[in-house]
Amino acid sequence: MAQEGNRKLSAEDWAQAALNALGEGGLSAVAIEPLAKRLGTTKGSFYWHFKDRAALIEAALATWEQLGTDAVIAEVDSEADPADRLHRLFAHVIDYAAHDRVELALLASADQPPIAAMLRRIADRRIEYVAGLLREMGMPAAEARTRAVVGVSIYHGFNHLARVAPESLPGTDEQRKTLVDATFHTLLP
Amino acid sequence: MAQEGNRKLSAEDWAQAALNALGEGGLSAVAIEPLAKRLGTTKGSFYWHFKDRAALIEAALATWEQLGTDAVIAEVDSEADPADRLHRLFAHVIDYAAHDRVELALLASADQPPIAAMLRRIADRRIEYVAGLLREMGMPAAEARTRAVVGVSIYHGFNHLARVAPESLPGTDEQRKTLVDATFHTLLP
DNA sequence: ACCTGAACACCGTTCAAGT
DNA sequence: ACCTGAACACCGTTCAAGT
Repeated sequence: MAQEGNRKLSAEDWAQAALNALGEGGLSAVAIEPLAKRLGTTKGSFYWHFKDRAALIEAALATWEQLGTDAVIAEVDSEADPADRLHRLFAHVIDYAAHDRVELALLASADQPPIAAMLRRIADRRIEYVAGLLREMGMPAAEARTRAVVGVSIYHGFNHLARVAPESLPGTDEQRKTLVDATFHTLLP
Repeated sequence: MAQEGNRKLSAEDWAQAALNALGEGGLSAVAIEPLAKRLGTTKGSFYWHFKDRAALIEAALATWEQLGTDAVIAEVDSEADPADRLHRLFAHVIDYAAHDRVELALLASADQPPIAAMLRRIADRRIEYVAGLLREMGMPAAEARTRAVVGVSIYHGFNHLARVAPESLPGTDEQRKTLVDATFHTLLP
């Protein structure tokens, strides 16, 4: 049905299908039997490619982590001035927080150990990135870190609100700009 | 084992056991068969008290929502000056964000519909409460709302970081005071 | 090398039968 | 009114057997 032809399936095919299911229905939708049906194969065959369901989830996460997170930092880093980078980061984040269904699903599944481990790496990297920008702007390291934690918390909080109370986030471009500016100034001395 | 005597079980007993399991092992630990074993009964008997597992979760959430959230707002509301209330709210929230295992588990399960519904009620209430304080302090309603959204986002973000990257949050009282003050000033003009 | 099909374990749900 | 015990469905996992 989903898989035309009957070429052999690769681990990558399974990981991609898992990522789609994750975005659509959350972690619980990453179920081997339904995925096998969608891929037109049997669940027995799954165990040739992966040790177990946890390994499938890890593979899907690795794909997503590389594609998603790296891309954002690369885009933002193309800006020269650190203040501009910080502002651009928040604009990007507030625009997209509500739209990355995979990240929303992951935040909602933060109690699964492999997901917790990855979210932790991402959180650390984001905090360190924002703190670095603030240091470049001349802020002492300790203060930069505290403020970076606040900044990253705002991001995660927006993500959370986008999921549980989306109407509380600004709908118009105008309102969104206000929020971006307010958030930006929040982090400066 | 857990249940001495062999008094009859009430729905309340099941809800309380579910809440404990939720705090200890997350939503997936709220499983009827293991709970039945812990309560010294059979899973068949569970269905006398509840329609299904979702109803059990809802009952556990209702218990927690009333005990937890109402208590915080009541405590904070005992302060007279709105600025003091806001400051106290953040102090409370930053101290306890890392310690409420049920709330952490719920945030991690925000993709389940009944949990999403409750988290949404709580988020709305928190935003409205903070916005109200800011209005009392003389802030125009629209700005108060935007800032309240940022404030509540910071709270949810702290909660998230407390779960996935706890060492990023301040460990000493001194650092925590800095964070409380920084957060507090963030919300003021 | 890769897949199938049957088997088993675990948990949610139903239900007839017990007290 | 409340509980038991057996039954069934669904999904994860294993494995012998196929190509």
